[in-house]
Amino acid sequence: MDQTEAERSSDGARITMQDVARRAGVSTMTVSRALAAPDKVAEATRERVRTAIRDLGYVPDLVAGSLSSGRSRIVAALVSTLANSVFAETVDGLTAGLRAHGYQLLLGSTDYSAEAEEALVRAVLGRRPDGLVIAAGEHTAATRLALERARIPIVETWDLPDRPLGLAVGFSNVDAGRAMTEALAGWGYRAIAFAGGDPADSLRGRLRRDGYLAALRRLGRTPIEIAAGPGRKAMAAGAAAVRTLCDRDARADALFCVSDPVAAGAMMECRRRSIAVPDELAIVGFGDFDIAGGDALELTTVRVPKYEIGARSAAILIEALAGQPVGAPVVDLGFEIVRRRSA
Amino acid sequence: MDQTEAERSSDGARITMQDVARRAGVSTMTVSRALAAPDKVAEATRERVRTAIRDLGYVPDLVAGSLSSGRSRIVAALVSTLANSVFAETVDGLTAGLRAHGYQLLLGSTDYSAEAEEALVRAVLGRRPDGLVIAAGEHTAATRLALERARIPIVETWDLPDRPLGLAVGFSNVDAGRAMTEALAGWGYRAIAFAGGDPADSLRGRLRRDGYLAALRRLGRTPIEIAAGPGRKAMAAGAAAVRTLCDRDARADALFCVSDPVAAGAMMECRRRSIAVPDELAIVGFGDFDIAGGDALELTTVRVPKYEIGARSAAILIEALAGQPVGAPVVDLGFEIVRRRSA
DNA sequence: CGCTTGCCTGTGATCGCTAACATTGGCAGG
DNA sequence: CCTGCCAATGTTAGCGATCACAGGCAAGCG
Repeated sequence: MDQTEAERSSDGARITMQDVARRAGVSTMTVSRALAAPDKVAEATRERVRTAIRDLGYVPDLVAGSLSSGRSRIVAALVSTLANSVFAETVDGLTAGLRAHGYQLLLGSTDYSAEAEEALVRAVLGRRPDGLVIAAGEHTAATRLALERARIPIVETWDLPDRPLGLAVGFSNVDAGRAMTEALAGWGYRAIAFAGGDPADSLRGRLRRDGYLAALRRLGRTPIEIAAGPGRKAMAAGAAAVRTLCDRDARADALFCVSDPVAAGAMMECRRRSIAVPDELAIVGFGDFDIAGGDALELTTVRVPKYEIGARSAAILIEALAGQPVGAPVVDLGFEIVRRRSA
Repeated sequence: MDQTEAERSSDGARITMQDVARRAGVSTMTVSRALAAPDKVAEATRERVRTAIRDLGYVPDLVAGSLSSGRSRIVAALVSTLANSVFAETVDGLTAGLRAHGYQLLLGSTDYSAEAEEALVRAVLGRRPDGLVIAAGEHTAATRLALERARIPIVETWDLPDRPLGLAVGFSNVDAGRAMTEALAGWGYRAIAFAGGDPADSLRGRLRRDGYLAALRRLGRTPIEIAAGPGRKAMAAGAAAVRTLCDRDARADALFCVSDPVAAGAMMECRRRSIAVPDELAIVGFGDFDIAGGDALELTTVRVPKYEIGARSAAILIEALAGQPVGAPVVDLGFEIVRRRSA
């Protein structure tokens, strides 16, 4: 037995385009058009449809729409973690850029594990996203294959890969590492040490270290590397680095830390040991996190366009999805050395 | 003309369950079962299906699956922003908890705008998520209605609402504000000021202020409120608060800031003006952000279970989705006052 | 020996929407 | 008056999976 729309809306049944169409006295196709291409529907009809939608509280089922049209209007993003705010701003930039064009973000975090990434990639691709944003890094062969098979635009971020999967938005971590090292040299520091970037560390950290090494090689100086251990306990690692530096008789006059939290830890250890910064030891970080800017630290650092990376990724992806030939597949957003009191 | 599976995989066509079924010599239903309920398929068959899947690189289309089954295995999360790391950890906790159960996260950010939220809610509900997590706060009537209509479990986080939409995981901002105020009193501070929590500020900030006011009322003391302005420029607001405090002749001996960044700004202003902390002025914050812990600030603050909120939200949601009667619909995770040097 | 029982598998019929094509009617131009 | 075209709407056939319901076949039992 047939129910009226009013009845249906009061019981559990979900309201479909059918219901709207019936109420507006048109076919479902017209409703669909009124929603997706309003200019192809006569003014009066459109109005009737709109009213019906409002009256019924109809919410289009985008899952069904996606299946039917083959476009999901979803973009997936894969990051290692949102904590410590490295990617958080980028993701913010992404959602903002996507929302404006009716896309939504499916977020996956890998927790720094390559196998987790592999599983996640498969799961995420199963949602048939129209595009995908991924923090550049090492991917397993299976991951690369799966991504290629998906045949959707892919944006790698936060570095400019040698062998891009497709598009890329970021900056060169190597160049940035080199530039900061050269800047330190330019400011007169002679013995420049580097903390972090161990093999076990993130790819980006290693790249920064590579830049550091390249710069020193060019300057004909001897690198002073200090292992710091990866991840979580970054501030502790920075403190440890300063201790190591004191223990070794190698006496550096500048310490380039792989990231701001490490640098913050280093600065605190200096304060504890009454090492004057920057007079006895200059300290610089990387990333320009919130902590760096405050007067508490006045940390010299490399500012990277975190939010912009997300926003531009969204933009370039949307271009690609619109079928426009993308201008430059690899966008270098650069970086900026910000000199504050610590160096 | 019929193509073999091998050919199909080399041209553009997408590999479907059909292809797998054909190759394994079974029906699609068996493939579906081998994936979703392996124990209902004979060992040998299951193995053949598994091989076919691997050979073809088949990735199940979860969009089609969702439409068909009515379950999307997607949970949506709505936050105001990921920046300044308030929600970032919570979202991390969420993804971690969800991933373990095969759910994925659709992320929306509202940018603090109620209308944006309204639009976002409709868009997100169109994806037919199985559940939804939302940062508690004020919602427009339309939003509430849409959420109720969706008939899916909803978890509000970061506060315990009076009139919950369904489930809730968080802590009481009012209680936390009161507790910190009472703690300050207990430590011997007489004139306790509060910075932030203006009407224009976030709901949570206002609730903390309410707690502060309630505590002072109970203690029979006069509140000293300092407007701080909402949002972005939190550190600047903190600095301004200290200035205001100096200008007024009301002399407070403690300043309770609505959030850690505000407190950090306040501490820096004190340092600039050579106001001894905590001897001349105690300063406390809220949230236990990264900046608070470091030796640079040694900020006394209220620690809230950011990651846990996400993790528990995931857990409770999954329970609800499994059809289990949820134990307690409102989970109070509490908070903890962390005393460091600043008070 | 026939009939139940239970395991494994297959057969349509959807799920709610959109692409592609078909249809209608009105109006301009010859 | 007929043709042709365009604008507005409708019709049909899927998209790729899952659900509910059958069947088939072996073993078990009286």
